[in-house]
Amino acid sequence: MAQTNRAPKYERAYQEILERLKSGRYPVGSRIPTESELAGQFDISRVTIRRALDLLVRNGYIKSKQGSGYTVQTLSPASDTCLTSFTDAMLRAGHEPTSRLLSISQLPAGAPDTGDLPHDMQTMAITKVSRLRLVDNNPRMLVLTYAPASLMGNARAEDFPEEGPEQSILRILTNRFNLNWSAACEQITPLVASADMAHMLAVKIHQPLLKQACTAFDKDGRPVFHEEAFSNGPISFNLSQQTREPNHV
Amino acid sequence: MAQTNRAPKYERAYQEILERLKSGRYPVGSRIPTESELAGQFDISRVTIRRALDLLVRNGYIKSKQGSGYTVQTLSPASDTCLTSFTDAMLRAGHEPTSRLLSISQLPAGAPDTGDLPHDMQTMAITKVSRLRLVDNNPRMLVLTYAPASLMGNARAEDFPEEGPEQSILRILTNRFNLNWSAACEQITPLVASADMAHMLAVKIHQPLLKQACTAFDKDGRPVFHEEAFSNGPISFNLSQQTREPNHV
DNA sequence: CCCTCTAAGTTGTAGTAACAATTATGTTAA
DNA sequence: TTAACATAATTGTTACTACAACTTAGAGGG
Repeated sequence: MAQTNRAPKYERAYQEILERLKSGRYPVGSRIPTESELAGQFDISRVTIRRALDLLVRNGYIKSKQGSGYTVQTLSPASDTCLTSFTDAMLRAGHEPTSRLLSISQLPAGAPDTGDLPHDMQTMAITKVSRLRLVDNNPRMLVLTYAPASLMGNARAEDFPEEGPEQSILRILTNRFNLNWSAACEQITPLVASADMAHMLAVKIHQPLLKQACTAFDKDGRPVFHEEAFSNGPISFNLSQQTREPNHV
Repeated sequence: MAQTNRAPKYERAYQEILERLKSGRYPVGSRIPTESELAGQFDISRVTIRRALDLLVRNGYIKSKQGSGYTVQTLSPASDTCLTSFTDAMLRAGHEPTSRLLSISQLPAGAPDTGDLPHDMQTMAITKVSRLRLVDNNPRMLVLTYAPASLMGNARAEDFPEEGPEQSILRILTNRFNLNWSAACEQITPLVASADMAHMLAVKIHQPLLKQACTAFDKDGRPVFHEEAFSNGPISFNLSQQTREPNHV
């Protein structure tokens, strides 16, 4: 009864059910226990367990059907946004993600090659980190991360492990630099490989690529970091009608 | 007091508040009335008004802050998925979207050029519709729509208006062909313009383009339609931390 | 004038309850 | 055996309440 109480009950229930899904206790295609039963198991009310289940539905893991119950949809809902952990997705799929740190550089405010950054970040000193992401030793993605030097100015090579779950840029930003975000926007642009990029990604020059540019903001609307990922696509999303406007068109 | 009662109260409240946002009654940056006040206005409970507000938060229109209130974020949250109405987005931005119907064709089951379709749809007869979308008379996007012939086999040119809000493919599928979906997945792929495509989109050959492939499913998991949109990017999304897994990395 | 603290106001979490809408199941009758 | 029907089970909607956590504004003292 210690510090587990920090998280709300619905969030703890969410995590616990998610673990049961991933452990195979609730296999894909099967039905999970009813709301009442789960509420009893967690000793919480139906309102609260519904909140946890609603999160799982919105994130694509399960699906509800009135009068019938909840069925398991998938253990790894597709969602290749910048805010999804590339590392976790690859590990889940049975691949071995690794990273290669290319450079860490400090850019003064108004430096020339910050033109793609959001306006708010062009007026501050920026720390830039370049990394190459590999899957099973094949280059897959070139990732450029920009964050205010006030938050990440003391970054060193040791902060960016090249193997294991701690290579995730999201974990690094959260755990080592205490960068927390609450919203983000992402833009996807097509482009063709330059000579540099083609060499790094092991593709032909002029090969069509995708650029995913993502800017994350904290709860007060200040930009926290900006990330650009260049890859040899494709990227996927799951869109659930529930998370969108009611379908009245 | 007629058929408005069909929709749940939280959905009607959502629509009403959304109209107030778009009418300018609640300008961007301002605070909207408190939960209690809105609950009073709509004569519903705080639980229900919170559900409507939660939808607006998740869709990016407003943001909540504990102890403070709700502030208006934007009137047009970025989200260029296939399930977002291109027509509406252009109209909101003050542009004039038009369409040009290129062809309607019937493909028998197992036809050769259905290789990109999801597996379930390759075993059925398919109706294919090709349209060119223009903005202010400039070609912007080539859209190929595939649906089971059992649902759209009787499609004629009159079903696809070239102007006005009814040109929206989502409205056409819903209103004219009664196609309803509850989930979808979307995949974005980079490619370079072929000669045909470059000509239609008025770009240079070998220009990098984006392909958005989207498959929608009904509530029983059957594919309802598949759409491929080729455009000269970029495309944007808003990602809200709330709609994702709790941020524990 | 400025700082501190208190109090009021607002959203967040959690519970109970009741009924509606839909689905699944089992029983009955043809 | 099959079809129709009744019943139970399950999720969906909505209401009420209470308290916690946080923000804002104002009162009061220095």
